[in-house]
Amino acid sequence: MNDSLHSVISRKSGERKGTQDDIVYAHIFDAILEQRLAPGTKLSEESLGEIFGVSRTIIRRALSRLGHEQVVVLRPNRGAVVASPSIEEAKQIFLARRVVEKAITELAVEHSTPEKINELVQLVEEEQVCFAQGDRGAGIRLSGEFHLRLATMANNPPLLSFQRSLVSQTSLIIAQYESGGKHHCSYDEHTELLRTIESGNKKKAVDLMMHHLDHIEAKLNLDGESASGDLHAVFSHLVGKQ
Amino acid sequence: MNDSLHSVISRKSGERKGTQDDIVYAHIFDAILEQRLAPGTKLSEESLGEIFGVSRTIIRRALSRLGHEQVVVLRPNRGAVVASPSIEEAKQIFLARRVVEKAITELAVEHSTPEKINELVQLVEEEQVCFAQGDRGAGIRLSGEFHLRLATMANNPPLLSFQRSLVSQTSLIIAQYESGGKHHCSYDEHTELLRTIESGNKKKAVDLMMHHLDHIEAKLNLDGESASGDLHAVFSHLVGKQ
DNA sequence: TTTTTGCTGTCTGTGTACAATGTTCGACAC
DNA sequence: GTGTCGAACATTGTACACAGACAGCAAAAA
Repeated sequence: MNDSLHSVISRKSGERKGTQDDIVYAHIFDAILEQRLAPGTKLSEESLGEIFGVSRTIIRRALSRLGHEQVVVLRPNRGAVVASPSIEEAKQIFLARRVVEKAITELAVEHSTPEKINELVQLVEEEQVCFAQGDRGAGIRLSGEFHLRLATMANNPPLLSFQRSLVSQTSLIIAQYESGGKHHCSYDEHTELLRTIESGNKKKAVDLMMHHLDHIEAKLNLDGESASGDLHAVFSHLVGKQ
Repeated sequence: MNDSLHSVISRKSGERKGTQDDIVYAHIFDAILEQRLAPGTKLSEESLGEIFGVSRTIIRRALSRLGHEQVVVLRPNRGAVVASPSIEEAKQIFLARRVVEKAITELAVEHSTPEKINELVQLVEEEQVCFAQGDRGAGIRLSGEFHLRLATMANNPPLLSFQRSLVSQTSLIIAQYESGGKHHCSYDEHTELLRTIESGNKKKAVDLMMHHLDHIEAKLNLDGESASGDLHAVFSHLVGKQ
């Protein structure tokens, strides 16, 4: 259906793309996912225009797209900032993801082919390499990419498009709330999930996916028990940097 | 979260709204849902600008939003047209809706309060009045509104936002493929669903919702057996009117 | 008659100027 | 020292102008 959307997230942004606003969109998107842009950061149209060498018109369109995916928040007359989901919102996003991932997993089992599985296996290997090399940002992006490719395999464009928005927001949440230094999305679980999908065991695949999401969520500090923390951490979601 | 989005669809568009592009967006949106704009209709920026008395900038933003919700298709350098989902896409949309509506129904049961139920009962009554008076367009819109308000009751903004897109597209599909002269979304089923949600019987509520969707889909001609129909109907998804 | 090529008109893509709105900071009163 | 008001500044909202792309038509050649 919407062809441009498919490729935007799939590969590292720097490369050539269709139109200018695609490039800008992809760059900002990646920057957010790789946590080079912290939640709350102000995204001024003029600054971005200078950085990318384009007019505000292009920036505006890119921000509009990001806004629709809830990755940035557009405040009328007050500009755009990188979204910083609250704990409540984070939980709702995880709930929505469980709903969607369950359906996607079942559909993926139905539409699974050896070629598609192979592509995904390679993707997981790339992810593993990134984490091994300490490139956490790229790892997080590829990890999200894995879930998107699964959605592609499910062969349902509406669900894919929703999943794209959810994955972006999840990355944002991880950036904001991840506690331990561990990687957030274990590739071992990705591999095991692929094997199960390949075997055609729908129920087990769904179970694995649900546990996978449990593990991701478990690594986050979503309990709101930050009362004893330092002020800086407590109010990090309020302060707009840059 | 995004407050403006909530109210955009909720009430008849003609009234005052926040910003200008909200007004334009709502007008076009309603026109599509009420089938005053047929699938395939070209939406020229300049024409719309004259009609609404605003510049192309505003129109462009409205079309961009509609495009993101897949209600109109934006073709680079070739303008926007009202989307005309294929049979395949229609089935995928219904599949996605089953997934989402199931979750929404369960959450709605959990968060149900007498006040909210009452609001919805009134909405169904309005819907009934519209169909009784022969205002099919408004009826379809209110019927979609019912499902959106249910999503609101579910208290999960991400799911709500996705549901909004799905409901819009469903309306488009109904406009394109509905066969019989019967109203497409029986308010009786809406009422029964509300009663069951009120009673707290989650499983039965989900069953009702699934059957409700079955009934809607059953009224459509999604079998691809339109060979005997007239040419106009067969090729309606190809021809760009106006 | 059919196909191809070039022209022309219409529409969208982009940049920029101006208007409107929000924010910040200083002065002044309490 | 604190709070409030106001003006200058900065940023976004909107309109418009120009440039570029596509589509349709016409004319010429096969």
